[in-house]
Amino acid sequence: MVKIKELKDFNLDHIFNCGQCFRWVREGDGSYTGIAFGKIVNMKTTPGRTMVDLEIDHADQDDFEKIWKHYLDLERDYGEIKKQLSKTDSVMAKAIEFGYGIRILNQDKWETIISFLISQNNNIPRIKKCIDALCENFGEYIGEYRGKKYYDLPKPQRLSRLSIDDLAKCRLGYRAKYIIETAMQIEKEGIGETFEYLTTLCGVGPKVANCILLFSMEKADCFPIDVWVKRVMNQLYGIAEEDTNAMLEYSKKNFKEYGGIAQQYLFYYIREGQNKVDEEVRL
DNA sequence: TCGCAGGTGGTCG
DNA sequence: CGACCACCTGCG
Repeated sequence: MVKIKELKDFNLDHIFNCGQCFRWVREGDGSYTGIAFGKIVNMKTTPGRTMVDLEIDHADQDDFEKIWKHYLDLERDYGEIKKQLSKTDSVMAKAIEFGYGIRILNQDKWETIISFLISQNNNIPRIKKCIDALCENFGEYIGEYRGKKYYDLPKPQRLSRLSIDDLAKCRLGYRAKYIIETAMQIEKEGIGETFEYLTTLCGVGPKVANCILLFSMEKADCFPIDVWVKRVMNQLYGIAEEDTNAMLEYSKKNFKEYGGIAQQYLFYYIREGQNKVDEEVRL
């Protein structure tokens, strides 16, 4: 068990429910159990809005320094980012107030590719089921924690050797083909870290590529545009829903190097908030 | 029963 | 090169 004292701008519900990850489960006590980089842990914080203490169970100080500190993006000063973004407009200020504890996780690249490949034209409960099925059917056994067995996400060289039939039990639908093809390409070429490279992968378009860059390659300026972001940018800023170019320009001009972080505040606000925006905050 | 869900690839004009 | 449109699956 590791304890980290006095974290600011940190809330587990915000972090694990803002749509960036799919493998963390909320427990009855408000803690989260999950797996990343082959380690199973449970995270829990003390109550509080401005400052909390974090407990990571099933981890030691060494794990914290090597894995969790960076995974949770604790080196980054969100206070400063929030201050800067809040100044851009009143809508963003409101979204930040709502999702004050969001942090962009630094996730495993391969896991992020697979996760967002599966996410396309899909809903969150089913995305989670698909990923769990991949792990349980084809992933390496990692260990048992609090009575539950955990399996890692299968590596590219494992998935590349599977057939569509093999993957049928994972209920991936037409995405099964994308996963096999992408696994084969990455086994051969490794993982490139640019938008141009990622969009050469089968099943990876602009939205998924930007999610991969933002959530696993430290590109905080990448601005993934999905239906929710279209919705919120339309409601808040009056940009036409089909005009993704105008949205990208808005982000670049106003949110600058923190476009991706701004996107997360907006996404969480529209998704977890009242699901539509009050007249008063609309610009 | 049918539309829809955190898009993308293929196919037209 | 932009505008459709089909697509696995499960849920309401």
